[in-house]
Amino acid sequence: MTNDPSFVCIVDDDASIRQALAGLLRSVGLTVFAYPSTEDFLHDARPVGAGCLVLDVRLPGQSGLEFQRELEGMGIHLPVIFITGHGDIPMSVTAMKAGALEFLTKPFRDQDLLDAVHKAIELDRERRRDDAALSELRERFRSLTPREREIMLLVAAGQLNKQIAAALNLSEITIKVHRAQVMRKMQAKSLPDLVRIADKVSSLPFRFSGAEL
Amino acid sequence: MTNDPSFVCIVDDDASIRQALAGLLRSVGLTVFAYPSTEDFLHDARPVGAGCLVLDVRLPGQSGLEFQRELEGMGIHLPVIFITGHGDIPMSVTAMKAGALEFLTKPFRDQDLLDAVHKAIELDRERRRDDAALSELRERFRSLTPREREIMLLVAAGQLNKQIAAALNLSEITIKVHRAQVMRKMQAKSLPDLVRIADKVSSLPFRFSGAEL
DNA sequence: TCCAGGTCTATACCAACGTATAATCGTCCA
DNA sequence: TGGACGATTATACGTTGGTATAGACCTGGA
Repeated sequence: MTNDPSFVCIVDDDASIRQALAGLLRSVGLTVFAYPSTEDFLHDARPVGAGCLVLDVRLPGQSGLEFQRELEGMGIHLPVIFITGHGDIPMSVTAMKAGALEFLTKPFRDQDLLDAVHKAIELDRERRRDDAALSELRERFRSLTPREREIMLLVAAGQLNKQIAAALNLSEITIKVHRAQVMRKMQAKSLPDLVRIADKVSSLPFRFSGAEL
Repeated sequence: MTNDPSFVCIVDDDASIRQALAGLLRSVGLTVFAYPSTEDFLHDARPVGAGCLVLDVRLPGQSGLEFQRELEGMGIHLPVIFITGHGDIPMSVTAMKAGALEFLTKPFRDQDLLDAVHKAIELDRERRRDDAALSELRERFRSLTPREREIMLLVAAGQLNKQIAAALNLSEITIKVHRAQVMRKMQAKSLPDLVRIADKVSSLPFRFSGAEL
């Protein structure tokens, strides 16, 4: 079931902690990549599969909290688990609000980290699945011509062919032709199917895919 | 726009803190109810409108964290803002994971609490709006006969009338009659409309509404 | 026992949809 | 300039959906 590759990235400036964490995680069969800084993490090739990021809050230069926000801004949605030796409550609250999965204070029990890591990987796996499905749909939507996209959205909005024809000042048969092409290209097997696809591809992120191109 | 009533409930066993918080919140025009214990809060009549709960983490008897979970279990989804004088990081992380909106440590700036309260009330307002809309749809769905519900779901699944007829061992005209009744009762103006309604009313909570009755 | 409500069906007609075939027109590119 | 592609439209036919009208059957409650 879950035999696709998974990994854990560690970013901590303390080499002994990196080694300890990496050892612990490898001991349960996880693939681990450890970095002394966020730059090193970013410069490394992105690992394949589902994974998570174990991040020290306090890092030289950019803090772990800032880096968390930066990753989101870059569209990298890897689940983040914070660890810290000198944290405080506002820090943990900020991290959790920003979507961190866990915020552990040293010393923590090994099992707590392992639990968090496994949960994070499972979560990332699901997110990646959903992302892949959505990307596939967006790709199909992108393959539509502007006219086809326009008509698809009106169809999904519940407009009749004749209403669409009137709105766009076209004949009804033209709508039918485009509509058939939309069903084919989007691989929709029924109108309800198309409606659900339309609602997914035109959900807020990448709204421009409906307007541009 | 946002002129429907809103309120803040405070639960804190320290009377002086209750008074101070209530005074602060009332000074900005908010309606405040203050209670020394969770029991008092629960026994009070539920205020109308959108609101939030300002909760001390450390309470005699049941802790604020436990109470937060209890409220969720009771289906009361009031946004919770924790305040504490003696909190720690694991406590704040637990609270945030359980959906708390904010976790403030005393002493905090008045403005921080006010910001959190306003945000919480706005959030509750939206949630209540969504809940009300969904309840309305569920009410309509509940008004369907078992047969109508069954057919509605098959229609929304993309089945043709003739396919539904075959599956239920009925004639096609029977499906048409029920289907028309479904559109009328659900107040759906088009098939896409019905599809979206079906997806909402049969989303996981209250799944039984499709099977029972 | 009568009635209401739910269920099922039929006939008939019209509207809407889907598809096949084919043609025209314009743009952009090799 | 020839061709690919997008857009448009037409005719024609068949399928599917929507609605009106009307009747039959059953069950549970007044």
